[in-house]
Amino acid sequence: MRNSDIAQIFREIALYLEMQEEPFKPRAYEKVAYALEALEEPVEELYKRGGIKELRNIPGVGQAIGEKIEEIIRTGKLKYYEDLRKEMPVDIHGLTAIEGVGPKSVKVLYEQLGIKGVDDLERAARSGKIRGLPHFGEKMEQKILKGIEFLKQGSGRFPLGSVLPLVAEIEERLRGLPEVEAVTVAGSVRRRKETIGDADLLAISSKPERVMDYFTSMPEVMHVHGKGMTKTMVKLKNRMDVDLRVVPKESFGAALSYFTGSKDHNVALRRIAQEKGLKLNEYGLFRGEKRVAGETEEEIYKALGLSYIPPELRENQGEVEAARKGKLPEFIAYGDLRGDLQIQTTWTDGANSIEEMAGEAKRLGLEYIAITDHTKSLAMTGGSDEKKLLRQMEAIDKINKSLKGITILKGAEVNINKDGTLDIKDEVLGKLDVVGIAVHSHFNLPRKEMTERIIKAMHNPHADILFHPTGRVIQKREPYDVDMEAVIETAKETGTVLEIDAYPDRLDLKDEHIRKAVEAGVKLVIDSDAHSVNHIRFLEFGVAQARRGWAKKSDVLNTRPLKEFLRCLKHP
DNA sequence: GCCGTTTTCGGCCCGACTGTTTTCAGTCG
Repeated sequence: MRNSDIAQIFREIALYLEMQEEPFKPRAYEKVAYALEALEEPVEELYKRGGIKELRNIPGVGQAIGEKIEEIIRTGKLKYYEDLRKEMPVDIHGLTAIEGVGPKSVKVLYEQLGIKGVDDLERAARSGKIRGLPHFGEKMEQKILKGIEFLKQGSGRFPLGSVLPLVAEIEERLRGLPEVEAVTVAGSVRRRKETIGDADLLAISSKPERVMDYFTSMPEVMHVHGKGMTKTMVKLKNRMDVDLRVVPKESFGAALSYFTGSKDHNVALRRIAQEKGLKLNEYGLFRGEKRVAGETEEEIYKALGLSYIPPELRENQGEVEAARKGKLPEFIAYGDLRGDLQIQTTWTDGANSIEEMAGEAKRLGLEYIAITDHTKSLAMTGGSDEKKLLRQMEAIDKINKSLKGITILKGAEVNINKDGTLDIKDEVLGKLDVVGIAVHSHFNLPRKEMTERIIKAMHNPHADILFHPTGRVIQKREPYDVDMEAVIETAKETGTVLEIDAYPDRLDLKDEHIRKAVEAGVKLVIDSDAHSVNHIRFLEFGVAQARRGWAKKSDVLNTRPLKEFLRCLKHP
């Protein structure tokens, strides 16, 4: 059983317990579900290694839940869960996924109407049976039908890259209103999470009703979930929910902190406030009735005895403890990059020429780029063989002579064959400035074989950078099954650089792998993987990802001047 | 059900909005 399956069981238990009005257990189960999903290693392996004792190292797992995990691993079932289900055989996960429907509603719906699943509910709502129930009315009935409809259209999460431009545009328009004194984006967009559930905007205004009126009447808005003086929630035509809050100026920092989250980070901050006899909410940090901080985030962190924590880190992954000890390092900053080491051109599947890509990179302030077109076994892109690569090298030499202000490096995105060899001969690889290697085929090899394949390729003395190391495409393709701990170890051992591919669909390495690589002392680069001139600006998503992975400027090689960068590669 | 730099027992984050109500429960973030 996979970690996510076990997590799902605990999540449903939490819902059942909430239904029974158990006060604290639901959160305990939810917390464990979340922890299991975040776990890199199969929980089954942990258990095999050290039994319940090992399981208890997972945050939130104590004796009782440890035993439940054991039972699931050993028998594939959990009696406690089955009993809950017997008592109330409903699709609690599906039903509570409908907006406005929570565990308490599920209970009433089941007991009064025998509703077990979403289909039952839809039928009952359509035939007007819901409105007679206690605490339900006609509006609730409509809301449920609407919620089911939204669910069927499958809104879900959105890649950051597809959300950020739209949110920035709305932010800009709000800023242009005369009634708006200040506006900023908060939430997971501000934290630069790789996918976004909904967007949060924050504004200061003395005429909130005017601002809210404008917000709900924007052309992108398809539905208004709720509208008040301080909080308004809408759904856009692209199905994304956007919330706007209007807050008083003296509370802006507190509100920004609160609505930036993450939820877990906020909980950790409030605990610290509590310890100090303070209360933290979205209006400020209070001692009794007296506000001791609130206008800026900086003063709140300071009053809590913490150094400032950048939004990208606020996931309660140790940043609060580090800030308390003053041990947060200086992270890589937006604008620190001087080069881009993965760029495709019209020589293979890119849309623009070498000159055009170089021109755009220069305009964006880069000092060097590597041209890394695909190689021959990726036939559909017209990948280069040795001969074509040599021709391209000559072409680049020529362009470099005529081009001022930026240097073009000769590179390639070399395929890793199924057996871990590369599809370009070593003698030609030796002539390139930068060799990127990547998996583009046989994605479904067993873990052991895939890991050995990649490790073997990394041992090639010409292989400088491992491109998009896990191969995932967000919401489209799972990462291939590879032991990243072993890859990171091999990177350290062989001096192979790991890439953070900044293309918004990839963001590969992901944050937790970046953090592990940094801790292991492995060097990184951030590349756009640009296939057209418009893609080079994706580098900023890579920097965001690097910050989320706690990377410092010194960990990322393409923050360095060209000569120094080249010296850090395997074959300088 | 978990957890411990005041604690192995007694805490566990806090507030807005809606709908259905006459003072609040449920849901959400």
